[in-house]
Amino acid sequence: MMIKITFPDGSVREYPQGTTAMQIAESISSRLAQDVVAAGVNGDTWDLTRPIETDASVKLYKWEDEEGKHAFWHSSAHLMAEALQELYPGIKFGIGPAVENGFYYDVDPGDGVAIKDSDFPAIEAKMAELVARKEAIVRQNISKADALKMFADRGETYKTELIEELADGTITTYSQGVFTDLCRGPHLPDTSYVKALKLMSVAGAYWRGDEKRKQLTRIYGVTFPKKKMLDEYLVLLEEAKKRDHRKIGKELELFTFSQNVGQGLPLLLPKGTQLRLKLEEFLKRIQKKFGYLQVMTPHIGGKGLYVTSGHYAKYGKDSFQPIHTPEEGEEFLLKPMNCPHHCEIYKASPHSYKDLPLRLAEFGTVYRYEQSGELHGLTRVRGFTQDDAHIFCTPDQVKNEFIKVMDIIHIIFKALDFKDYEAQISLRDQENRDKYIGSEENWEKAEREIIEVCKEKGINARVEYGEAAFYGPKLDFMVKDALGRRWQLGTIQVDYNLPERFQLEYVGADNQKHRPVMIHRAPFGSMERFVAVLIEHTAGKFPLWLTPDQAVILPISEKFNDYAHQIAAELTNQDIRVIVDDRNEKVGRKIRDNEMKKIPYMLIVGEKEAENNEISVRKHGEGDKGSMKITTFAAILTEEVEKQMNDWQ
RNA sequence: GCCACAAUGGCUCAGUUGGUAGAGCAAUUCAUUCGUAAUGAAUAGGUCGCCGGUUCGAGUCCGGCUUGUGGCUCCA
Repeated sequence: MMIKITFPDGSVREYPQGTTAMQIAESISSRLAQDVVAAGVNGDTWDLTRPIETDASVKLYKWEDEEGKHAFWHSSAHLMAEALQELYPGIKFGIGPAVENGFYYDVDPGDGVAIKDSDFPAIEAKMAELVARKEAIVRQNISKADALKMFADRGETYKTELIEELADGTITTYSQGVFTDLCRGPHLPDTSYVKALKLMSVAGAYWRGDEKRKQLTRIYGVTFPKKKMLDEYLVLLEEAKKRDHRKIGKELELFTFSQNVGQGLPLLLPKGTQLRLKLEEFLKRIQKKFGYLQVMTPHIGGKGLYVTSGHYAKYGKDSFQPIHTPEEGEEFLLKPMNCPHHCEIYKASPHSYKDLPLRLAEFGTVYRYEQSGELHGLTRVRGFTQDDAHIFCTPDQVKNEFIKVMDIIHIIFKALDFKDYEAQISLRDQENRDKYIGSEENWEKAEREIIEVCKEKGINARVEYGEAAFYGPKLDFMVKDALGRRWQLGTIQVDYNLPERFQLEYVGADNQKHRPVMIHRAPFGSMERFVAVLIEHTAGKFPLWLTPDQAVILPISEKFNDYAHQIAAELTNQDIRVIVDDRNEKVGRKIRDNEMKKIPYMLIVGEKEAENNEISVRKHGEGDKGSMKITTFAAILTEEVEKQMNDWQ
């Protein structure tokens, strides 16, 4: 019997029933058959070797396709598991999926046995050996009872726990050599597809992500169908490391940490401060236009303030402990957020609906006792400054205010050339609604409005249920760092809870008292994290913009003095401090004069430059940047970024 | 907090089976003024993260702590 196979281009061909995707690929071309690693069958990803019994639409996946990579890495995880099983008898397996850049397997090597990165070469060698054996990877359906028995016999307690949760009749295993794993698939036809492999790191990972359960050993690895791809990948990683804000921050003298000051408490150096102040000024300018009022509040607040806000009950024990005074029973907390202080400002005077929205902004430094293992450069710290603001408005104004905040975030991301951000709408858990505060009506309205606003603004936001704050839904903006880790930057949160707790009021047009709604928002998120991500995003793009300073122009002979002064005037107009050194003694090594060394930019002006309206740029310690147009140089020196900031309107 | 790894002058690193610390760059001084980072000469700079142990002797071996790195968990 023949079956009809429909291809992505719409063409249909007939094949005998039971044909595999591999056979289909071979029927098209032997080259394709070589490249293909998995197949899409009616929307599911299948093994190439799995027989197709009915009419189907088929798509052949190569390594380049997401689905192809996924199957490739998933099989690689099995390959590693097989190697581990041979090297560590009695090892138990957790789960071993493909991830964004490779795969991992969570294993329990047994008590007293540790797998270290120094063991990697041996594991890699074993994997290579298994690859050379070209072991077929075989899929098998198995009943729940048989599966339970099979894995229980082997002492695979983690696997049996997983099987317990599966429905009978849907369980499959995959085997290669003497290794059999519980697995949904799909997989490569055999182990020989893996041409390059490397184990990356070892880490502890809690079984099922639960801190209270046993910590397994997670081994990360990556594999490729070509040796060259691995080399390229490793080069890419090296390149990414060069953009790491911690490295650049040190090199450019932007920030530092001190053991004496404490973990996660960054010290901004003069240049880093300059950078941060520029960002702050930029945002302040925008906020002024958008009707924000700047406020300032202290770094500590009475314990009662946080009892009122509800934060004390939730985070009190796990945070910096209260500050005591000579006064018996008096306690202050380092502020973990600015909202309560702003609520108190709101309460300081009565409000009419005519006063709203009231937008209070503050670059507020907060302190949070993050777990030590979680600290990371400037992106996760224990003391940081939020570009915070709280908008107090009537329920009717929420949507409009929300849009305006999105506009601000849009302006910032555009000015700073952040294109690769992801937006996430965080809503309530669909089932469990008890953990949220506020009326059903308000929640529904707020959630609907966030979704609407995103649609109107053309923002392609991912919706996550259960990720909302307990007081309201939110919209977050995430950006990836040099190594692809996601960090949350901007956030907008709608809050019906704090106005309640602080009993905030305004008098409405009906002369009755009403509860305002609060919008928490921070376009940068935190200044520290933003600076970090900004550094990684602009590194290589605007190589010099982080350290704008002085420049000295050196005309190589008297002939070019006028031209040098002309450039100087041009650059000075752009707020660059420029010195012309037209002593016209021979240039060159003169730069190494102590005095000159302090000036980071040397612009050399001679015949070539005068002709082309150019300058040759050299930055001390970085060498020749080649000749470039004056305007280009000016853009670099004044910061391309800052220029764009000025153009935001 | 948990798992693994690491910590040597300002920076990047070397330091052989434990025998008393080394380079390059940066800094300082002098010379040099040559059209391109980084010219020559000289000087200075380290209780080898901290505490303890083993040893005749510890940067090196062992234990604890601190800090950092890759993950996990967390993330107001």
